[in-house]
Amino acid sequence: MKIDPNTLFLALSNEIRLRCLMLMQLEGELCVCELIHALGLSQPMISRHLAILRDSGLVTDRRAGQWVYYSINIGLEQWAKDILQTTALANCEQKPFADDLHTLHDMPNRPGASCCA
Amino acid sequence: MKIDPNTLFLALSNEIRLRCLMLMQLEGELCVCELIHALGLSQPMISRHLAILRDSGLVTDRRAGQWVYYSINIGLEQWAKDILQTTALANCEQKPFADDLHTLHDMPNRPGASCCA
DNA sequence: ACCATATATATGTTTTACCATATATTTATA
DNA sequence: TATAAATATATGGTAAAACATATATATGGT
Repeated sequence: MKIDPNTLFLALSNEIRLRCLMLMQLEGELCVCELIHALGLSQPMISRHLAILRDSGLVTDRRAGQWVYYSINIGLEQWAKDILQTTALANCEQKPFADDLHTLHDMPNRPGASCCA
Repeated sequence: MKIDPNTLFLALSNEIRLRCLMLMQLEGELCVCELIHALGLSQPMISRHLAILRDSGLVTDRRAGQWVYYSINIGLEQWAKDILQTTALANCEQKPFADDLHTLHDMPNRPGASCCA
């Protein structure tokens, strides 16, 4: 999956898209409702930005029943994957990424999660 | 030099700024006139984008006589340096970066260069 | 005065956010 | 099993904001 630097950085240049990507990088695939909860933003807004990420080849989506799961495109060129990983590791304890992770983990009734402790 | 991911990726999201940065990453410090020549763009346009890169902390400038030299900020956080290096190595043989390098090397009377072959 | 560089202003273009609405899937009920 | 309602997600239209470019002008060094 060839991606040119401009496309990549344009996708990363929006805070909402970056927060979504960082969560996927750190947590693996996430459904739209989890991203809505973690970021605390409106559904159309999240959906819009996910569509931009999908159209630029950075993420792929998978429908499972009523839910749609998004994850980092496994076919991305290695240098692009490296950039996502480097960014995630260096910033996951900073705002707003740390807060997003925390809010995600506190989400009740996450789809796909086991029902009992 | 602390830089947040959003500031970094916003700076990288413009093709002109990215081309300037890639040249600096690969060649070390360059003066404004060299960047103008390599990219083939107007002086005010280059100057304006360099100002954006300077204001966001990615590059530093140094005046030497009539010329002003720009280079990657040596005090950048390591993860940001890594991203620049990764991007440069993975894309320096692609357009438009390869052409820019070539045009730069073909520039006559580069300031600071030795006068004879 | 001349050269290299920087900045200001005006204008055109792109991005973004918001609201409403549409589609798809599941659940509930007759 | 047909129908209706609820949930999850996507998209269209539009107005505001951010960004990029071009031209003109200013600054700073020789």
